[in-house]
Amino acid sequence: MKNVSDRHEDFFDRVYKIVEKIPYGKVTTYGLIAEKCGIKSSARTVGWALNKAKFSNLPCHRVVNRNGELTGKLHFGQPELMELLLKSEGVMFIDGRVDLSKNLWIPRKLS
DNA sequence: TGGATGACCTACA
DNA sequence: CTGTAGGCCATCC
Repeated sequence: MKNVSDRHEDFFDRVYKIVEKIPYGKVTTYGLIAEKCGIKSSARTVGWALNKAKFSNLPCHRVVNRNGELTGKLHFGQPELMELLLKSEGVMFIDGRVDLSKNLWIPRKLS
């Protein structure tokens, strides 16, 4: 069996691998990532992983909640940064939220 | 070991 | 729309 540290690396690694693959100009959701990680019942933990990864080079600004709201913007240092980055990538906003119907990217399941 | 925390989700009033 | 409530799971202390 795996050690706790191994499990933690493994879990974070899954989230990283998915977030890392989010294409330019697209966004995905915590729940979707969680689902592809096999922990669909806990999208929260995905946010936790991103919290640890916010100092990494991951495009965590492309991860929004199920409603298309930028719930994690407060963790970017500057609240407006997240929306700015997305807009600069061509992501369309509707009433302060991401237009998921046009910009949603569904990650592929990890093998 | 167990409670508290969290960048969530769903359901309901 | 807002607020409340429950659940889910990894991590922290």
